[in-house]
Amino acid sequence: MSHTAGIRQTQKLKTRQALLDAALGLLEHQSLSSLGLREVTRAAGVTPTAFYRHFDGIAALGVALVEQTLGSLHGMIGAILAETGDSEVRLDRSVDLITRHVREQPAHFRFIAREQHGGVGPVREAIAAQLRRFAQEVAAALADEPESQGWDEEDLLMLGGLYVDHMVITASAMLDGGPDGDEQVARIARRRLRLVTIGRLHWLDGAEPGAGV
Amino acid sequence: MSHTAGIRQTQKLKTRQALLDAALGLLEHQSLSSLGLREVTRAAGVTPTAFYRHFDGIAALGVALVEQTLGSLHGMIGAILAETGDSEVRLDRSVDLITRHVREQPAHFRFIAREQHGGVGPVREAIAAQLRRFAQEVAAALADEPESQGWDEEDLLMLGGLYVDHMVITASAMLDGGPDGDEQVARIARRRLRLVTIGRLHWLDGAEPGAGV
DNA sequence: TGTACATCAGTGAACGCGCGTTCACTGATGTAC
DNA sequence: TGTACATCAGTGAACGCGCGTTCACTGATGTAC
Repeated sequence: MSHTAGIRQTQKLKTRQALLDAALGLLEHQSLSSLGLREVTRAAGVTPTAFYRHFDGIAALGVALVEQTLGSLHGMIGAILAETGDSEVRLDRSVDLITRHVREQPAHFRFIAREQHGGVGPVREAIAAQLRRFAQEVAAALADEPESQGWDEEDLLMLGGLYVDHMVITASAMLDGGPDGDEQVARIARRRLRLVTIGRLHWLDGAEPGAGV
Repeated sequence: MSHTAGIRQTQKLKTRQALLDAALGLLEHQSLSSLGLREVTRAAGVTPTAFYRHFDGIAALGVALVEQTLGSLHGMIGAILAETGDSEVRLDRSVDLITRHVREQPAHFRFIAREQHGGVGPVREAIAAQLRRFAQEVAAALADEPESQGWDEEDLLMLGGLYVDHMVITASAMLDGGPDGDEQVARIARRRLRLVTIGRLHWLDGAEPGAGV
């Protein structure tokens, strides 16, 4: 009845993780479709054949990497949106949070940005599915706010998607710019968010007669 | 004194273009870093060694492809912004224009979206430089509009960048969605643009005391 | 215009190399009794 | 607890293949006189 791990399974998971970690490291300077199976196993310290005990091929490893990378970020959305207070302050904190995460786990963000439109179909689809989930989570959180009164579901999803796409763009820009450019990127990201927020507040102006400016 | 082409140079340019075209075709289903030199020459109908008469390697071909692909789009910006009339109508036309271009030259847009964050440094940099130019062109065009009164240069560039990034996202979404999804993607793109436009109109509200809502 | 030489875009053979995948294997871990 | 057998994660040798790059070459185009 022992549901404890078992030495064999524990070791297997450790090797699997070593493969994922090795791949993520290598992907900092190349894209998935040029990543070699032997290259990964070499970096992970196992023989090439051991790879097949864990993944069908590089594409399958890529999909697993997407799940792991974006899975670890689902909490982040909540953290950002649970912030209370002045919208200007929340906006600043959101940008700070992204900056911090990007600097803490640059490889993860780089991987997602790179493979979002990369050459490996299954990986593209996995990323798209995850980002759609993020957009839905944001939309659901936005729906609870008083500013969203009168918004229909499609528009909320549109806005959620806009925020998510903007996050990805901001993260990419930080990675491209290097640490020194962070403050500059953050400045522009804050202004863009502010513009969107202003648009949001006036979205229904004129839609309901008598409710406009 | 003949400055006419010369048979040799004409033929050389033709081969060069055949290499670029072949590469662009192959890049529809893979990324540049996994594209083989022999693969390209095979598709172009020349021997592998001929490649070196034109490019140092695949990366150099990629950079040339960026110049050619984005160079051909510089006119598009002008076309969009020269539109006159109601902002709602202009917005619809902009989205239509993107849709049409994406469907006419899907390979070009796919290439840019894919390599914008791809694994080949020089190509990433070339794309970034071109997109920066686009953002500047848009900002310059926006500056001439009456709605931009009171905007400083940095904010105009921020807005220009926002429009350009949005265009890239829209193009990518259309390519990912296939022709059937065009109208759905266009709907959302229009709403996002509308939101940004509304934000733009109210950007200075409250910045100048007495000028707000 | 005609001739003799220079240039150079594209050829074809050859190379060494790392790749993905196969296969039979080993030996530690797991299981049944 | 001890024993006998089954499982299976990781090994190591081997394979055929396409790759990027080199080199000496060919023959059409260009140039000088």
